[in-house]
Amino acid sequence: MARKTNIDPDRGDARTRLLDAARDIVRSQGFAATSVDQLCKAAGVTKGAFFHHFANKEALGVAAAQYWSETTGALFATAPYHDHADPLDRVLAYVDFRRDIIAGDLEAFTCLVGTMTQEVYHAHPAIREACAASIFGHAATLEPDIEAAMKARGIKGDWTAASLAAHTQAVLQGAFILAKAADDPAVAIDGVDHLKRYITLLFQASPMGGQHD
Amino acid sequence: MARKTNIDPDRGDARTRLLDAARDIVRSQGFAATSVDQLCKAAGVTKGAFFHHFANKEALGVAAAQYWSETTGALFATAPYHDHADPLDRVLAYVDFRRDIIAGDLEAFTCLVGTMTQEVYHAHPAIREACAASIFGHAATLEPDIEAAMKARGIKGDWTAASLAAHTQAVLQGAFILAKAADDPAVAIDGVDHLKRYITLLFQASPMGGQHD
DNA sequence: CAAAACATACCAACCAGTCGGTATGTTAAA
DNA sequence: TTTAACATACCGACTGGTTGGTATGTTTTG
Repeated sequence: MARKTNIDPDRGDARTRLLDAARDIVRSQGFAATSVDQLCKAAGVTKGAFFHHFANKEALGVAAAQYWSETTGALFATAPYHDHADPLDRVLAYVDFRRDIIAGDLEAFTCLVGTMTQEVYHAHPAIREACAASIFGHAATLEPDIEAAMKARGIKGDWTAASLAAHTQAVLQGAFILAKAADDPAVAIDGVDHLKRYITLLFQASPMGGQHD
Repeated sequence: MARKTNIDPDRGDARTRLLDAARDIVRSQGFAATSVDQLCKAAGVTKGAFFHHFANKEALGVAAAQYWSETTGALFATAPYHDHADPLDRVLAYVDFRRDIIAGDLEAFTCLVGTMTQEVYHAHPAIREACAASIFGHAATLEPDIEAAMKARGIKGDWTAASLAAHTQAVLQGAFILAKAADDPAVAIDGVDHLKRYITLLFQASPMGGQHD
């Protein structure tokens, strides 16, 4: 199992290398604009290997989303923002952590599953579902801390921990889009700063605060 | 000028119909996955007409972004949210207006230029620039009201009117992505509600409020 | 040796873009 | 006012290259 390629050994097995290539190329070009040949070339693998591991291009998209979930999941699980005593501090430290990641090329810090969802949500429901699982699964890891922070401060706004957790991801995704449009990572950092300010204000407000309408 | 097509008359000239088709199809399939033939078929136009009006597919993308700017610009310019005496009310009414638009199919209310940017920012800088002009141009229409609201309430946070205006667009774009992932417009509405809450809190806070770090 | 993991060769469909031609004005000189 | 010259708008067959996918052969591993 996990045999190495003739073309380009010493870089792991074909499947992993194809998924790595997909992560990088799809992030900068999108899913539809990325051809199977291009992926094979980048991974140093032939088409035979590609269709041995993936039934079709859509299946690679699904696998890439899952691979993204696993790798980023591991990154966030071991990140230092969990090491705060206060739950609100953990949430704010998460936002800071996301802020610190934003640097260098856009392809390096933007979100694969956000990019793919936007593009293929209609044509490839299977990929859409895998992306949704990745996004909302990651958001769910924030929920306990948000919930605990609400309880600790007696916050009872017209919003839920799940909704705020999802919103953090929405702000990040939107910040990435604007950064791509402006071709400037600083725009993304601006968005994260607004997010941190929002969370801070939410938990500064009176226990019943943050309501409107 | 503006001659009608043989294939499908009584629907305006070929150029406009191609741009209408691009708006609808690209929103649901993305730019790369949309073929010229598909656009021609949907517009009731032949390839000859397509390449008469657009030098290449990229040029259509640029024109589609500009067309989007013009049509949505007219929509927002005549929208009723401008009819409030207080500038902050105008800003909040804008957010309400954006909220009300979210209904029905995702392809009907999501943003063409946000979708395109995400996909082609690297491969087609010309389209990226046209999308950026659309997004930040629209954001700029909010700036005077935000600025006036800040002045009226003596708000001096560590953020600018331009940055908050941009952030409104980031939240909307991100909300659209999550709605696509979840295949549920309600997710987008949640995001807009958080945005309104944020703006409300920003202007409720003490004059020097909303600072952190 | 059996089966998984690759490589090679190939195909039909589709792709963006081209090109020669037609239909319908518009302009302006005779 | 006729008409020649020119411009714009559009048509549709065609092309060279690319696409996702397949069929089959070879190599490695357990």
